[in-house]
Amino acid sequence: MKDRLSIKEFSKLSRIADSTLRYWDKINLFPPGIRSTRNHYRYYSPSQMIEVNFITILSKLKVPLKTIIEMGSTRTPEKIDSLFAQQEKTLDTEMRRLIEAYSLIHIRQELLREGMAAKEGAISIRRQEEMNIVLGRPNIFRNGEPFYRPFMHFREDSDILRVNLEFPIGGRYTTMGAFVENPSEPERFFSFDSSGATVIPAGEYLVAYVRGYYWEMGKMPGRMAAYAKEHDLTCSGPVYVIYLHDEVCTKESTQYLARICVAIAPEGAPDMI
Amino acid sequence: MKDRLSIKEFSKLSRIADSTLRYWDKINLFPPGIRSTRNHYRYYSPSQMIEVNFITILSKLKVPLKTIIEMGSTRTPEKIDSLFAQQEKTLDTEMRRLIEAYSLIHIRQELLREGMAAKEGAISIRRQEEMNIVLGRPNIFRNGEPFYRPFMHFREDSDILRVNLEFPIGGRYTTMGAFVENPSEPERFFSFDSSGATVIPAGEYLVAYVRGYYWEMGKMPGRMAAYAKEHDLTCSGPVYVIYLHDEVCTKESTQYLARICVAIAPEGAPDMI
DNA sequence: TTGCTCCTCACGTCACGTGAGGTGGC
DNA sequence: TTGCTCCTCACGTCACGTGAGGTGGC
Repeated sequence: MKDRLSIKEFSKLSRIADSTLRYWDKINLFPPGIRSTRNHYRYYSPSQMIEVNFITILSKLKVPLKTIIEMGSTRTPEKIDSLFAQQEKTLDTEMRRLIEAYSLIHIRQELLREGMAAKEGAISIRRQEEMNIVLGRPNIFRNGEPFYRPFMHFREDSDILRVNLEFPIGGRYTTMGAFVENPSEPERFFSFDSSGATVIPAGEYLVAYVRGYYWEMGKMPGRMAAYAKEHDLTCSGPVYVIYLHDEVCTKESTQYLARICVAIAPEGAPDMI
Repeated sequence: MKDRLSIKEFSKLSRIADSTLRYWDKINLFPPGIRSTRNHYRYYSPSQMIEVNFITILSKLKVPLKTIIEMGSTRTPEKIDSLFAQQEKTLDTEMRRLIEAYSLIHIRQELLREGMAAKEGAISIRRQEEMNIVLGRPNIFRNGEPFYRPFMHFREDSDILRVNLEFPIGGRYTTMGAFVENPSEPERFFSFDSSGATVIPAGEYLVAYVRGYYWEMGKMPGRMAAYAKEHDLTCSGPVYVIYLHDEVCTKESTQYLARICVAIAPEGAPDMI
């Protein structure tokens, strides 16, 4: 073991880039033990290989270099202990963000793939598993206005409702009748958040896929009603429209894709269409 | 709902800082729908409140803005699906780093606190729980040299051994006799990594705390041997020295603090001291 | 003289935030 | 005229990485 290491030697042994060592020197975080007066070469002592652990470890914990510099000369076990405790909270915040990102990816991927496999315009009867959503307050549409204002109200409510606005969006209509009559005006909006409090129960559903911008349903409401009548189905409960493909996966709003679904009453209950 | 929103209005509704909106405009990521020719004011359309989701969501997933710009005009469900899959891997890497940071904090805090409560110089008999470590290869000390060169070899081995060099460091001596004779030359180094393959078994241990730089034991080895003799104890197996306080928590190397421990044979086995 | 390591200094990165100095419409 | 919102432009942040141009010792 040499008693002094050049910057490259020290860099190799410590696995710290030489540019990093120069930077740490520059900001007075970790100067080399010796500086040649001739050519200004930096030389590190072997014991600095151990000293530098203080820095690498704290920076692995994402402690800012500024804080590391401040701790440098005055660190004590007590101070480091409380720094660790504090840093753990910072990591907790990051962890929550990461977990949110994961759930965003997973939910979106699931809907994305359902949309990729779906046949536009198809109507069918299918079993659906339970789903959780966060339901907004009732919308108020002033005569014939587009959905933007009510939608902004829904977004503004997100503080109170604890809605994460990054989840896919859906709309709920009170009944099949309301859906047929006024498909561009869902009674409530909802967020497709699997941690939501409102449950869409599992069961048999009449399901259809429709392409188009938000709440532009074309002839689908009428077709669904006709299909139900033809097959002697009773639609019970609200109609849910959930956007599988939206602005996240296409620029063309005409290419948005929604799943429309409404529960089918198992027996011959009074027709609600 | 106005048909055009000023930058401040848009900023409030979307919860995106106005400086961010200006930046996104500057890099051609998200220009406003309208630019006043008079005073260059930016005006956004209500539909842009929905458009912007594409950006906020991808940036929450830590997709670089450059990539978002590239995807902007050509995004399709397929492309976004594979972007998500790819981004999940990036998140996985971050997650692994986070988890490592947590374990670093927890291990270090535990040792730190043990050291804060310990009485320097005290010798006692105590039960110790099982511990896991990653053991290095045998050290080779050339006559009387300091520990730096063998220690660097240990560090170089870390690639193969999969040692995380940020964990606290320890030294192992083959027997109590070897420890007493040559306390400055542990037979092997180890890393205090709880996922390590080598197990220090639970049981009764002779435990002592000593202050000083790495492997500077002062009179402690002799004192421990005397203590064992006095109390008629048989030290069995290797001696472990683990540093509770090191360069991470103090600048003064004289203030480093180690726990020395050696198993005590339960019955009157032949004395190994 | 050539090759090597090292040096300094300036600039780039990434996604903004901040602040100075100025303008248009009420 | 005053206050308000908005503008542009330059610079700062954070922890380096990169590259140009130059030096000392073999």
